[in-house]
Amino acid sequence: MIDVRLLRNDLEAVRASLARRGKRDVLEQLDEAVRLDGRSREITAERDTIRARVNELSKQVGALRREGRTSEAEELQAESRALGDREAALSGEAESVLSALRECLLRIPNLPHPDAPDGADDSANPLVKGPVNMPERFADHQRVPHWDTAAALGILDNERATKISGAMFTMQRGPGATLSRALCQYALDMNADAFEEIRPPSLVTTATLTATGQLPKFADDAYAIERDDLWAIPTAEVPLTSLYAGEVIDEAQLPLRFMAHSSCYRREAGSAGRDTRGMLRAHEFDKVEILALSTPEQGPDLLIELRDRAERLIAGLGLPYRIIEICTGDMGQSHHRSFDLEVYAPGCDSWLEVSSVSWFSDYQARRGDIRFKRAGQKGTEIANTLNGSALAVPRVWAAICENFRQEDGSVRIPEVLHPYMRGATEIRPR
RNA sequence: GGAGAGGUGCCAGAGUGGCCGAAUGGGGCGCCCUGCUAAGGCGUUGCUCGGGAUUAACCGGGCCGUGGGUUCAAAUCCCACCCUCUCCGCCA
Repeated sequence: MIDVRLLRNDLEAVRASLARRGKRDVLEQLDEAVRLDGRSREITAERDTIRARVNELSKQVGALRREGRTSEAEELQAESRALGDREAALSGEAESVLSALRECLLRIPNLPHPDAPDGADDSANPLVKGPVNMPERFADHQRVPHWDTAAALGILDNERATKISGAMFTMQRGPGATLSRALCQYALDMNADAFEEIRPPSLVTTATLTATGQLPKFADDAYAIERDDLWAIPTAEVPLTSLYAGEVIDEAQLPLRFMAHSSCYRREAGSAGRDTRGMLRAHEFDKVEILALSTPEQGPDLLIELRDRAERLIAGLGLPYRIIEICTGDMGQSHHRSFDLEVYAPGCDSWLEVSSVSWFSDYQARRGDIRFKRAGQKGTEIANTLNGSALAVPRVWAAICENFRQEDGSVRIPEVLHPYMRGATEIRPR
């Protein structure tokens, strides 16, 4: 959520910044927000004047009654009572204008960082680094889609996953299941030097899902457990961001760093029928997320740190990858500045997004009311949030199956995963 | 799920209709005392919204789990919900 005061004080700057996202309806929402904010201040000003008078009268009534001057008190009571109707009307209006304003603000996206590249869509995302680890050419035995390799090795059983849960669910078996878990362990262990491991709940409240930006605008993308008014998390970002929701953190404690492995649940409502084979897209998948709560000043360095950490994991696996920066037209609603890590999968012949690292400035923190207090200063400030997928399991799993497929159809397991594979160094047909 | 108790400031804890944004104690901060430390003395100590010239003094609104209600007036009375604790039931 952007700061209303920014709208009051520097509307043109906000307008110019949001225009870079290239979405027309956003600018209309801005105007609406400004209008509602002005209206709300008019109403509350009048209401507060009335309340002040009522408070004053009440004090006088109390004093008069104590002195036994009942009839004088009753006169004042009558005056106060007469103000009540107007107060109630204004209060009601203030409430509805305020909630309309909030609803409007929640749908206005974050301002892009000045350095975020301009562009209309993903075709304009500039390459930041790479390709790294890219061979001159791929061998024919690497040009096999992972679903074929995995089927031959018996490590992926999507047919039965579909029987159990429906389309777009996946299931790994045997060494395939172990490989998924190994990737999680690897990602967690590699970041344990600086990040506190959290095992968060998978179901969260509406408020929690609103803080990170999924609600209200993207409700269709999330699984709702309506009977209990809960939502399945689409990423561990959601519970981790809200760990300190409604709290005030001492500046000295920042940045706070958390990491979590979780299952992620996504309805993939907009992409039905796409990437239906293999492990590229599923309603449920595992991911290790790294996240930081910080001051605004710490944001830029942390963004790079998170990106470096995500890169280190992929590089450590020996997969070919590249890093791109997300342009203004392709950025997510909550993003201030954002990078993607993509891994090349020779079997699918495509670049797979395996990590997205983003800085949200104070956009999420304002929604979640996450504040911090600077030492020696009065008042509080809204914190900043940043997060990144350390490792999204299924696509990395797929890329391993394709890049490390050997001539005989077996799959070589990257050395860094050996400790987590019960000694296995490759996956062979059973 | 059932029965009971409870949710007040940084913490503990008082407060059952007005003089309560809130006693008292602890903690924190500042000053005094002191060779240093301890003890002691005095003072101070919330968040938020709006106005004020957008960052001051100051003025006003709101905040005692959350949301409603009663009243001239609510921490205090009423209703609903949430959470915590104890016991019972159920359960991995």
